[in-house]
Amino acid sequence: MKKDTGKTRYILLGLMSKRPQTGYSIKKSIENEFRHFWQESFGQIYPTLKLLVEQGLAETTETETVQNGRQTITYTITEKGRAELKRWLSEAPDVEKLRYEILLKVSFGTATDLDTIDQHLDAFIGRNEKALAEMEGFLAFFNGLEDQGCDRLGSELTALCGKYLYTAMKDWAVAAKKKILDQKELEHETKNT
Amino acid sequence: MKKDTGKTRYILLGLMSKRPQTGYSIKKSIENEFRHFWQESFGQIYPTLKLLVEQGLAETTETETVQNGRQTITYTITEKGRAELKRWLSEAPDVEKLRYEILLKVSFGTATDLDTIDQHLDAFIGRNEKALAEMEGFLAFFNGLEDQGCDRLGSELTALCGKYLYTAMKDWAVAAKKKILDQKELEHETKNT
DNA sequence: GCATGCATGTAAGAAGTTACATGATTGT
DNA sequence: ACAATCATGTAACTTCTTACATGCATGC
Repeated sequence: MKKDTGKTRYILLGLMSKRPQTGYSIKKSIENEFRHFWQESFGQIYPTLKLLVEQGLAETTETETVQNGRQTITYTITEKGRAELKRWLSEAPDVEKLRYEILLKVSFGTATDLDTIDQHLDAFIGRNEKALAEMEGFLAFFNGLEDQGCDRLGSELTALCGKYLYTAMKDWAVAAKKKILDQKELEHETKNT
Repeated sequence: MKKDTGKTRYILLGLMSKRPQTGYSIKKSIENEFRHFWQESFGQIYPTLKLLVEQGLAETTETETVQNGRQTITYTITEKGRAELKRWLSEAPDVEKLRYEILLKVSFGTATDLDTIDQHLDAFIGRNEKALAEMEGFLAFFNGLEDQGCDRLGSELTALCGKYLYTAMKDWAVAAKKKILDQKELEHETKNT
């Protein structure tokens, strides 16, 4: 890492803006809340935290406590860090670059391997149903909360996005399977006439 | 590029399986058909084509014609290449790793910058509507075709996926805007009482 | 005794983007 | 004249993942 024009810094700043964090707690937060829409590895997190301190966007809390056998380093966002976070928030987000490998397989496989594609679609439906159930779990949890705080809203909207997305992907795969079945029947007819 | 365990090779093989290609035509094909779900740069394409030849998965057609001022190099898939493509097709596709920057902004901005987030959502709706219109254009085009060939099916399913996806994202953003409006009213009430 | 979770970190390498260089042709 | 399209390619760089090293505590 050298110039760091990437986005890692902003998810770190964003999480730190809610409460002071350790590298480890940041990783866990991302896995819990953002897993479906964002991911970062330790190999990105720890060096970026150091960078943020160098740039005065975060500080290490002086009390580096030893909790369970291992030291923990707690990072706190600075005012400069909050300003940088706010600046980034006001910028238009990048257009997301999607990479759906299954669509490549569908595109290249429908001419030759209809059965294989059909199986991939089944697995895809399963995956998306599972993710959807998870999102609905989150939403039910948020609806159960009485607290109407702002912090709830962000997490709720994220889960809602997942609900819409995974529903759509599941529905697409079901529709795709139907089209593939039609195609198979067509091929069968052509053979028999 | 050294070990090449990535996916670039497969989209190249897939496109070559339909017809011989030049690096340039591959780039254009990806931009035309897969832009929304896959992307490759020249910096990936040209070195990977060389690699495919080295590995015997593709061949350069002997007739390297000079067409318009510049030489063109046409690559043709070999039998070994087709076998490798088929092997990859039968493997389960990777789980897609999405990165929706807008969701980070929503998550970190709902506590402090509701208006900004609302504007980002408007832009997001616009983008998704545009993409949706494009997908519907493709679908209308495919429906207009009388030819029921297999090759059509792949492209049609890709466009259909786009239709489902972009509809969902647009609908989510509309729903999100509503929730944000509720939140604003709530904050307003709290102030006035 | 062994796996898992907590916790930090680095090094190597893979994967991907961007900018540049070259240069003819065609359209505005 | 200038931009765009066709066409190939490389180098520098960024970004990201994976594997590894360390080591205590806890539960099975």
